[in-house]
Amino acid sequence: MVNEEQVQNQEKDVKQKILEAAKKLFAGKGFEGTSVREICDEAGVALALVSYHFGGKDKLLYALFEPLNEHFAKLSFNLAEPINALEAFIRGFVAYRYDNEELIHILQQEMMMQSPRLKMLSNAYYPSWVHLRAILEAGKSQGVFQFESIVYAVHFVMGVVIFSRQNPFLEPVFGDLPPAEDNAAQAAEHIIRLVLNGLHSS
Amino acid sequence: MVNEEQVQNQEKDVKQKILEAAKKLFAGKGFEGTSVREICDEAGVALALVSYHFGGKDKLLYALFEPLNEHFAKLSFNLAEPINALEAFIRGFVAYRYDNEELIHILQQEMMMQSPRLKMLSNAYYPSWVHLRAILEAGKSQGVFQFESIVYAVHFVMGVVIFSRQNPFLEPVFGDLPPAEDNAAQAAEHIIRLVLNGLHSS
DNA sequence: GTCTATATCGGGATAGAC
DNA sequence: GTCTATCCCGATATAGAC
Repeated sequence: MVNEEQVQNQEKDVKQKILEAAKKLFAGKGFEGTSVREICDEAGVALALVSYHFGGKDKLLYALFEPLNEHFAKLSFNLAEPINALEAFIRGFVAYRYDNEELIHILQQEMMMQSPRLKMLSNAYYPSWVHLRAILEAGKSQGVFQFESIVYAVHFVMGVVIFSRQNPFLEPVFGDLPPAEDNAAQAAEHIIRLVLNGLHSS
Repeated sequence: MVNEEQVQNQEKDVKQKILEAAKKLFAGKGFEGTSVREICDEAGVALALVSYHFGGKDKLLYALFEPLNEHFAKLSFNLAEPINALEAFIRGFVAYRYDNEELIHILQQEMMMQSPRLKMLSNAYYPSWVHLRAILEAGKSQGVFQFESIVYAVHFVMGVVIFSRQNPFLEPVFGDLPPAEDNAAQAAEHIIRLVLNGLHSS
């Protein structure tokens, strides 16, 4: 007798295999550059199963981002201590980025393309920038951060943390260097120093 | 009698119309998200003319980037004065970005997507990052810049200048602010200050 | 739930008239 | 040089067998 749990596990395995294949391929070639056929081949399942389990290619993408949405919804920072808050923000972002490399990359692609799917993904990035703005404004009003324009300041920090990981297209620029170790904690400390200096709060 | 110049002008107009339509649409929806049909509709010409004049959709993209390649090939900086060089680099990049918003945006999309066309576009971005690295290393060896890792330092400056223009996906974050003026010179000065502070060279 | 086979659409490129 | 009509391919989604 096949019990219900086994059936659910099987289903979960197939859905999971599709999700993982999609994550890998979307990150490598973009949402539009990846076909459902490729995803199913990579996952080793039949073409029809994306529509069956997720309801289509778009909804597969949204399913991929559900855990990320939950993560960002839980964030909070203590605005009474803006320097600590900013450090925590950067450490958290960089660590999450290193742990979820592919998802963050897909998100950035979708932002860059101003994709029609972006509205459905807004929970995955919107809260971060709202928090960042609040931290920077709190720091300015308390005199620990110095900048003239909140808009430029947010862009400044955002640009730095978004490029907090080595980008493949810069590889030729550093081809002569020995491959450096590359871990989240180290990257975060470098970035924190550069950003805090930038905001004049060292 | 139709002289040769008239014929050439007509041809140039059609090619120009296609180039402008393609630039607009690629920037708005990405290379893969834009169809040749849309480009020709926008340009008001027949579908076949993209293949006829440019040899295909890919080559149309490459044609779009020729002037940009020429611009970046001409850059040079005086490494004897790293602070001036870095300021000139940032001013030049930001100004060019404001003047060529769409092309730079398309380039960033292609970089993000790691598109198969990126190799053909490398002349459009590779020289910038090589220059930046040289400026930063010169400044470090002369003691005017302070950073631990050249890789992180290049990423730092690159991230900041790439996000040197207001990104549409941040609009909801600043929806409450009055629309700020947004010009290249002002943006460059803000960024220069943040970056030089970050590198401890104020 | 999973598969194969297929329907349907939209893509880029091109043939051939003008 | 420019146009229309068409070819051919590859995409997503689905029908229907198992």
